[in-house]
Amino acid sequence: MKKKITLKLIAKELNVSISTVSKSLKNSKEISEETREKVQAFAKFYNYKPNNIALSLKNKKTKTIGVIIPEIVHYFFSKVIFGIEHIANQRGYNVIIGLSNESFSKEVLNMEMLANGSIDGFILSISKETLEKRDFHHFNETIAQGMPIVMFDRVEDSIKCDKVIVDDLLGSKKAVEKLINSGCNHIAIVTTKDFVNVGALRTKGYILALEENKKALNDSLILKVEDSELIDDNLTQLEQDIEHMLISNPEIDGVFAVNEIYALTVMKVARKLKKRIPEDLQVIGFSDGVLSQNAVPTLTSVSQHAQKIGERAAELLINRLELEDYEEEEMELERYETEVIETELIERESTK
Amino acid sequence: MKKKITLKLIAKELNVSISTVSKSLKNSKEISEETREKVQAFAKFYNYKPNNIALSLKNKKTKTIGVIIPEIVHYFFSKVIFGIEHIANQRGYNVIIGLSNESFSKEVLNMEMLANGSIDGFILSISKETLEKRDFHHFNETIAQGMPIVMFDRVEDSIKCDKVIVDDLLGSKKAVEKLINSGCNHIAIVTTKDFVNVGALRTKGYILALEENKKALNDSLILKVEDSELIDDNLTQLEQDIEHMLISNPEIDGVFAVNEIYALTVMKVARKLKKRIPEDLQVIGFSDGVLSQNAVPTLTSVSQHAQKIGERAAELLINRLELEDYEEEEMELERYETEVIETELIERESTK
DNA sequence: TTGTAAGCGTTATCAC
DNA sequence: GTGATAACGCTTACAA
Repeated sequence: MKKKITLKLIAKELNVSISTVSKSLKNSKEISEETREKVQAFAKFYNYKPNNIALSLKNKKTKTIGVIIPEIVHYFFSKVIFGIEHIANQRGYNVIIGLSNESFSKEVLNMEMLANGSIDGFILSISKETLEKRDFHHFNETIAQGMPIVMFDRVEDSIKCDKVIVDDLLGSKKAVEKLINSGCNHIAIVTTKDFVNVGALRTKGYILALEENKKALNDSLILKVEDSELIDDNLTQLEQDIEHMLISNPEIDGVFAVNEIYALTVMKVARKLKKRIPEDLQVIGFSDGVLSQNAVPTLTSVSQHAQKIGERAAELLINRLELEDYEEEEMELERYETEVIETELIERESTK
Repeated sequence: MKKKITLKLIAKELNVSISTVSKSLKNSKEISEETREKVQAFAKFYNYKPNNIALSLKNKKTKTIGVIIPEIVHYFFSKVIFGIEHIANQRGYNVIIGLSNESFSKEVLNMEMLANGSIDGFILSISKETLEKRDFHHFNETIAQGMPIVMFDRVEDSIKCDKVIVDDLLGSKKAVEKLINSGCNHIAIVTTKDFVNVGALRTKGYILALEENKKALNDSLILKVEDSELIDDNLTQLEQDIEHMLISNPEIDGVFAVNEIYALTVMKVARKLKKRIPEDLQVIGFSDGVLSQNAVPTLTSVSQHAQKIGERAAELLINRLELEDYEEEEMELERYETEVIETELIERESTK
C-alpha cells in the first residue's frame, strides 16, 4: 500500500525544506526555477494532492455544505439535492447529507454532529416534528456561532437566515382556479395539518380562490390528513378518509391535493367508486414528480421546480460564505433574502 | 457573534494549560477532582464541542463515508442512501454524497475531490459511462492508497473490494418463470445494452428461464434499449420501440422489463394498443419502487431491497475501517466479500 | 497534579 | 533562494 504522499515526504526525498516544497508547488518565484521544476515533477509523478483536512484546519473553511432534509426517498427532496450538488460542485464545494426523518431529535443531533467544524454552512428544510414543537433553538444557536443557514420549502419566518420558498399560496390558488375554470363547482382539498406551514399556505390558497370566485366554502370538503397516515406506505386510513369524503359529498367534481401521494390516492379511490377522471372528477396535485408524470391518467400538477430551489439555496449559501471572507462583522445587521421560486401549473390528463 | 470555543480559550480563561483542560474533559484522574469539575462546568456552560477537523487531522480518521452514485433522483439509489445513512449514523459516521450523473469524468473528479483526506472510505455504484469504457484506474488507485471501497449493484468483478449485489440472474429467472407459470407462452424482455452488467445479468436470467422451460428463444422479443432514450422524460423513442415490438409480434403475452420505467412504458403502450393487463398481456418489472406501487394496474416486480443493500454496504465498509485499527498491513492479502442480497417477487395486479 | 512539547499537513511570516 | 518557526485545535507522552 502506497502511503499517502505529503509535503514532508517530498521534502525529505528531495533534501529540501517543507516550505521550499510548498512554495515550489505554488510556483512562488521566491524559489529558483530549477528547484521548482524538480519539486513539481516529483509531485506530479507521485500524484501529490494536498490534504483537505489540513487545509480546512488552517483556513478554517471546509468547502463543504451540510444539507439536512426530512426524507430522501422523495422526489422533491432528492431533486433539491440534485440542484444543490450541481451548484456546489461547480463552485468547489462538497455536500454532506443528514436525514432528520421528520424527527426533532435527529435534526438536532445531525446539526450538532456537523456544526463542529465539518461544514461551512447549512441548507435545510425543517422536520415536521420541529414545526409542530416550534422549538427552533438549534437553528438560532448555529446562526449565533456564525454558521449561516439557508432554509428551503419548510421554513420558519422568525429565524434570521436566507430562505428559498415557492409561492405555495399563489400556486394552489392558481390550481383551484384552473379547476373552477374547467367547470368544477364543488372542489375539495386534501391537505396536511396546519402546523406544516406549506400545507397551511396551500389550504389558504384554496380558500382564497373559492372566495374570490364566489364559491361556497364547505368544511366537509377540507380533509386535513393526519401525518401518520403517510408513514410506511400504509395508505389505508388515508384511502378511507378520502372515500368517506367522496361518498358523503357526491357533488364533489374537483379535488386539489397538496402532494402527489394524496392526489394519486384520490384517483385510486375515485376509480374504485367508478368515477371517471376527468369527466366526473378532476384532480390536481402539488409537487410535480415521477408519480404525476406516470400516473394513469397523468396528473395535472403544480410544479415547484425543485432543482431550481436547490440551486438557488446553494447559491445563496455560497455567496454568503464567500462574502464573509471580505466583509467583516460590522455587517452583522445585514439583510437576509427570501427568494420565491415561481410555481407552474403543468396540465395533463386529470383535468379538462 | 459568539466565537467558537476551543481548548485554548478555556485554558486561558481558567488559567490552566491546554492539556489540563483536555484531560479534565476526558475525566482523566491525573487531574484533581476540583480542577476537573471547574473545567467541565465551564465547558458545559459554554457548550464546548471538540473541533472535528482537528480531530480528523490528529487521528487520521474523518469518520465520514463518501458515497458516489450515478443518480439521486431515483427511488433505488435514494433508498440505498437511506440505508447507508441509517447505519452510518448509528455508528457515528457522516455521509458525503457525490453524483456522477452517469459520467466517467464526474465520477473520477468526485472521487479525487473526496479521496484527499475528506473521507475514510467509499461506497459506490459505477456510472454507465465508466462501465462502457471499462476504465477502472481510479478505483484501483484509490484502493492502492489504502482507502477501502465497497461497490454495490453496478460492480466490477476485477476490482479488489467488498461488493453488495442482488441476485440479478436468479431474480429475473424467477420473474420470467412466474410469467410462464401464469400461462405466458411468448415472453418478451425490455432490457439495457449489455455493458450495464446488471442489465446483462437480467437478460441472462430471462434466457435461462426460457431454456429451462423449453420455450423458444426469439431475438425479436429481446429489446435492448439505447441509454439516451431515458434522458429528460422524453420517452418517445422508447415508446416507439416497444410499440414496434408489440405490433410486429402480436403473439407476445408477457413482458419482463428490467426497470420500473421500462415496465410502465410497456403498460402505457399496451393500453394504447388496447391490450388489457393482465388478461392480454402480463408485465413484470425489476426494482420495486413508488412507481410500481402506484401504477395502474399496480405492477408485479422484483424487489431489490435497496435499503438493505445500503445498510450492508455501510456495515461492510465500517467493519473494514474499524478492523484496520487493529490488524496491520500483514493482512494485505485478506479476502474481500461479495454479499448477495436476495430479491423477492412482489406480486401485484399486472400478472395473473 | 499540572504543564511542556511534539505531531497531524498545511501555509505564511520572517530570518538567514 | 532557502529554511526555520508559528499557527490552525486537538491528543498524549513525558517532564516538572
